[in-house]
Amino acid sequence: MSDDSFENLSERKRQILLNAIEEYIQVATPITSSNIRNKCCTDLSTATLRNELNALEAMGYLRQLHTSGGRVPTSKGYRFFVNTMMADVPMDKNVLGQIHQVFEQRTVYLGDMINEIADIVSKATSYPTVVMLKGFEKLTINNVKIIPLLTGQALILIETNSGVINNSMNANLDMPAQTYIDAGNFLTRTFAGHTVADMIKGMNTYRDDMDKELFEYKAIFDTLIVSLNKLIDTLTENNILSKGELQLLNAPEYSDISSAKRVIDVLQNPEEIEQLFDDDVDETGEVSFKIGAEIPVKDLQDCAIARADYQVGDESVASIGIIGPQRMDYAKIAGALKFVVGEFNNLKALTTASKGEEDEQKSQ
Amino acid sequence: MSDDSFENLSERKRQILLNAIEEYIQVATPITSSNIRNKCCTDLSTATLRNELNALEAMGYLRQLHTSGGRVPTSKGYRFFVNTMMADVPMDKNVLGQIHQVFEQRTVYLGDMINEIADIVSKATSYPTVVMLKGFEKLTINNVKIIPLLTGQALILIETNSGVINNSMNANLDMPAQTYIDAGNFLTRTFAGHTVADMIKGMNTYRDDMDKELFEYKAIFDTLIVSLNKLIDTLTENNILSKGELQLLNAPEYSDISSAKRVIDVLQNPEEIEQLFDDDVDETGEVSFKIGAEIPVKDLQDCAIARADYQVGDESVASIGIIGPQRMDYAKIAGALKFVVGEFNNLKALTTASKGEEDEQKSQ
DNA sequence: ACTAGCAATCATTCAACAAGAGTGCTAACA
DNA sequence: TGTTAGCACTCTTGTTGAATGATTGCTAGT
Repeated sequence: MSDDSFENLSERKRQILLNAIEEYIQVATPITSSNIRNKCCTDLSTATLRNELNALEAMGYLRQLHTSGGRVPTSKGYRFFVNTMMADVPMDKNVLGQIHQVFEQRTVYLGDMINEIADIVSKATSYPTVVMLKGFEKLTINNVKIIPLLTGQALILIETNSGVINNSMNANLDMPAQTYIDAGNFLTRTFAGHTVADMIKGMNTYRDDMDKELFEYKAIFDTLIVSLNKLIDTLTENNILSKGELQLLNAPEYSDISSAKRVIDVLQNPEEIEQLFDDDVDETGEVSFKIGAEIPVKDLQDCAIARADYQVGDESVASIGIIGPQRMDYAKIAGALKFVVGEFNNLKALTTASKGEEDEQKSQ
Repeated sequence: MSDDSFENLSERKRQILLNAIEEYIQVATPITSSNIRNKCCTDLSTATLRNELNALEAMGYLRQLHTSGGRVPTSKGYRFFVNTMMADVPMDKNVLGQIHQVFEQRTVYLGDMINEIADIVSKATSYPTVVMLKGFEKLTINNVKIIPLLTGQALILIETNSGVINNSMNANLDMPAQTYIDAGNFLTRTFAGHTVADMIKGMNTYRDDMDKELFEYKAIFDTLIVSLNKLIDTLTENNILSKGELQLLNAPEYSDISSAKRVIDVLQNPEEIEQLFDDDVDETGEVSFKIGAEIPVKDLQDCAIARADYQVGDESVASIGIIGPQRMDYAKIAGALKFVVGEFNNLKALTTASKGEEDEQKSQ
């Protein structure tokens, strides 16, 4: 889909095409020559417009569902529309406010926050939203806490640059609580500034040749290592969630249940969602679209997908995708996505700023 | 819907009715006289069965959608079926295993666990499941922890008999971490054995006449009280979530999108779901059904709802509801619900058993 | 009390038909 | 050469009517 295939459009054709697609995105019914006349080209007759539409159809930007119905954009048409419109993306103040609020009163846990964001984004855009988290194990550790509970479990809290990772482990009730806390402090002392993956790898090697300081924690470390190894599995494997599938039912293109279900079923299947995020992304906050056949999942070939990534360093940590009909409001969606990723960035700035005060806490 | 309106059924009518409904629940198409002949009454002619069906229709157990179609159970019919079948509820081993697993590898947080359970129950029953949590503020406190994070927030963990309540508050980074921990210990010392509501009420009154011991925590307590007051709001207000709405699309009675949407929209609306749990329930683990007009929400009058509550003392803490067509598999659903509530009970026994060892932790 | 048989009922399916909307094409015009 | 008016053509949508088929209600006979 090289851009130069768009070159040969006269300014008038360009305007007609953009207006046609814009109109179709709003009304969802095939665009006729008189639609366009009403919308933008009152100085031209419908016959002229028909000629132009005919030409645009020949070029592959539009297509007719049946001889005497109006015309509908093709994937190529949408692609042209998106490429042209990307320059300016007007943002909906209302949506932005909602998203901002999530980040303001943010939940401390990374997992919870992502969940809420998927929810908001889905509501804001009125389309299903999928979020894939990965590379959690590559986040930088600021602090580790192990908190024993009365029930024979203990919480592991790993504070990172981007939020808190939480997990639970089995705890031995016979062991004094202070030992767990000391173990957490030890981990902080040893691994702060390193990645979660480093810590877990380090634990495994340390385990074999523990020096005196470590020795007293040995019993804890044994269970801790088991738990951390389990944790790294859940952190390393891509963590996928999808929200707002029901929104699809509002779109007229999915008004029959079987076509809606085909898409929704894909969204329930993490393996298939993963494919959507297979290829690399340029940079944090850049919104990209996949339209129609560009989507590498068969059952979504009549959809469009908007995607933005939040990156730490060069690695994507979170990928957000919005799935809808090709007739989706690209501008609105791009606006929402850009803003969300921007808020992620602010958040990171905020957490790293407060990193300076790493007081070694005697007892956590 | 008094039970004695069922008395006047001959044994044969009873059998025919039960078989008819059972069949309908399976195949979802109107039951004809020959269906029944094939299923259970090979020794009777279809004409005889027609007479019986006619009688059952006159009594209000069945109804015809059109003169020459088969018959379909009425709400009264389902009600009879449910009352009769409640005696023995066969349970699906597979489902029970899944649910049991959730409780085994349980997440420590009450909210998360409920979420997972709703998910499992919905998948197990293949119908949407709603869960309402209430009376969290009435749970008994075992332990309180306040854990400052590096980001200027602090976690409040309240260990109760039924699980851990977690919440976050703003923390003052200038204050030593130990102060927060001591504050938690103070709360534990003072309020263990009391309810969460007692604690929060107590905090508010203590605040005014703090003695010396308290004085050093005053600054923390000021923000803590604000956070706890916010927390009590979220704990007191009914906490409602719904999962698996999409499952409804698999049921033939919701094969057209508008009827499915009518139900799904109700499920998105906490106020309306709340009405479903308005009336009182006999006792923990008892499954009750609302069928058709018995449901106090207009848009659900052609549904059936199964409900079970988990109670602490005399108060419902969690209400679980399953919403589906009247033609739902009542036995299977009752089995799943009973089992879930049973697991809740086991869990409680487990947490209270380990309560004995309330070691005052010097530093958390 | 049960059953066989028959007429009546009504949903469903399909084809034929009319109406309406939009296009393509042609011929005329600037 | 670009634009326009007019008309025939195409195809969807909605309606009607008849044929089909399944199931019942009823009656009469066992």
